[in-house]
Amino acid sequence: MGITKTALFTSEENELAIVLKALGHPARIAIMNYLAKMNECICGDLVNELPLAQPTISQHLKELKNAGLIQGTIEGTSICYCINPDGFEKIRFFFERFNQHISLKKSTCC
Amino acid sequence: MGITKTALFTSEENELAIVLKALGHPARIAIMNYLAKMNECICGDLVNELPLAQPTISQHLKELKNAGLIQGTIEGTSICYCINPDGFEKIRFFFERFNQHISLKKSTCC
DNA sequence: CTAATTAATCGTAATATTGCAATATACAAA
DNA sequence: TTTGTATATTGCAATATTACGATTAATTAG
Repeated sequence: MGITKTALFTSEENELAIVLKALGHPARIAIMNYLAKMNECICGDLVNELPLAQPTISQHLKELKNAGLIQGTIEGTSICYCINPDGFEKIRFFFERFNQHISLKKSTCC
Repeated sequence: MGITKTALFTSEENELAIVLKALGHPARIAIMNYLAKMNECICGDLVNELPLAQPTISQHLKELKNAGLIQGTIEGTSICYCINPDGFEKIRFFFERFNQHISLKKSTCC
């Protein structure tokens, strides 16, 4: 198929998956890393930085934005992108749960 | 295309993307949550728990295993799965960076 | 050995993703 | 208005993912 049966899972599971899926691509990881380093940037910066064409980068930015990981503000002809904390808020508890789980019982199972 | 140009990114970006991509599906989130709660389980448990067929769940388990997020140990006819800390170790620094970034400057950009 | 149990693999259909050229849109400057 | 700059959108080809029925492999029970 190729279709994910979102209706069969909880909204929490689905929302979490959307954010993590958005981060599940090296180009989008690179964009997030660049944003963390530079604090803000425009699409053109990333076109110079990454080995991908402008439409491809624009598409990746769109996905990160849809997932709530970045936000864009129009500034004249360009759009200033920066990190949106909302996306990270959604995954914080998820990872805290596992970090706790891992630190509590260091022994692996079975 | 549909092909990700992994050769164009750093191995850190690629490895991170593999782990996060593995988590980018509601069924695999559900599996991880179940494992966090139950500590360990076999494939059959998940077949009873999730609204997906056995081959589908087996496939999702394989992906989580390949990403280093779970590990399986043969126990008679069944396989005992549990959380593998390795996968989480790979993404820890990534999220720490952003949590720091977010807490430092609460103001959004631009 | 045979049957039952458990899980992986194969094959395949439906759908999604990736990447980019071409184009469109929006704004600013001359 | 025209030209340039910056980014988004469209359309498409190549590839990947999702899901599952059918089958296989491996182990255990009788």
